[in-house]
Amino acid sequence: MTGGSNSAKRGRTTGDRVHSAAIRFLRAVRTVDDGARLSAPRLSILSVLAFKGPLSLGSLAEAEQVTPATMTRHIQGLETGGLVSRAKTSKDNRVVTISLSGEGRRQFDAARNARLAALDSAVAALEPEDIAKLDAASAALLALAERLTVKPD
Amino acid sequence: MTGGSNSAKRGRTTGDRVHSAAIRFLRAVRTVDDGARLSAPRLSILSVLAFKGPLSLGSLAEAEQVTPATMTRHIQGLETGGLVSRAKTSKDNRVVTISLSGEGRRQFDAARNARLAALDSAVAALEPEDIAKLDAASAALLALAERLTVKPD
DNA sequence: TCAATTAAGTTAGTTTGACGAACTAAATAT
DNA sequence: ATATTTAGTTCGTCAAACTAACTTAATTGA
Repeated sequence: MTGGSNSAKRGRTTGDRVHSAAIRFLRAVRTVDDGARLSAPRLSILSVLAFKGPLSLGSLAEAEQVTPATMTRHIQGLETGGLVSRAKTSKDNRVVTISLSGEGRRQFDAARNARLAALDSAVAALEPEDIAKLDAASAALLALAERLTVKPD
Repeated sequence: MTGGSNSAKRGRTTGDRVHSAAIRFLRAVRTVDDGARLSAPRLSILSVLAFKGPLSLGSLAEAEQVTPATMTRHIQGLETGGLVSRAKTSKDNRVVTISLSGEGRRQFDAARNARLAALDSAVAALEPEDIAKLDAASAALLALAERLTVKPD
């Protein structure tokens, strides 16, 4: 193996392994979500609203890392479906505050519960020590994400 | 909090925590990849070819969980860019075997090395115990993905 | 053997999610 | 009062995915 030529075989550092495991894991989760009639980005928007409460369109866009234009489209679709509502705030008449409707909350809960159920039962099928490992690592994974976004100092 | 109504607040099981951590982590990695002139799906295709060697279009499509039609498009683009080549196998004249070209390997290595470098330096900045936790968990994460895809037995 | 079926890829058309640029309306600053 | 900035919208475009229909090659089976 003298030359080796680094090409594509140099791998398997911790970061690398975690990366590909995360890819496969999320891909698997996505198949679970397929049943929902809500697309992934829209489900995610509802999730933000469900956890943080009503938000301006701009804040939502920021939270989802999307431009305001893109968020406008999604909100239009969600509003048409009756899952969210727009309202002007008294403070500033430019801002549009988006809130989850009752039906939006209902559908979000349904989708979320379905996903959690699948996730939980898959977790439950693991060895206890594997569960412990996952538990221990999730905070570290968040920290790692943090390091990446803050940019190489 | 009496009623609670489960809605959106029921969370934070292990699976749930791992799920959102994985989302944030991959989102962060994506920002690193942004510099590459190769799109994420195409980079991923090159990766499969780099690790598994030449494959038929169909197998590639399966590996990437995409329809053959979609894969055809990507391969056309990559071939135009000189990153992969098509060839007929002797065995079956319907199948088209896709191989990485020298240039394809070069560009893949470059993108991969850039990503690994960012990943590694982010990992290096973590507490040693966090690194150990991530290391320990990556196999478990793969197992979890497996459980999800194989479907609740 | 040779028609029917199945299989591998391709082509065409559509949908979805994202973007940037140009615009409107409201708020702030000079 | 005018100029600038900010929030959201509209429009046009693009990339990536899908489905359906088609071509060519292989297999079956009568």
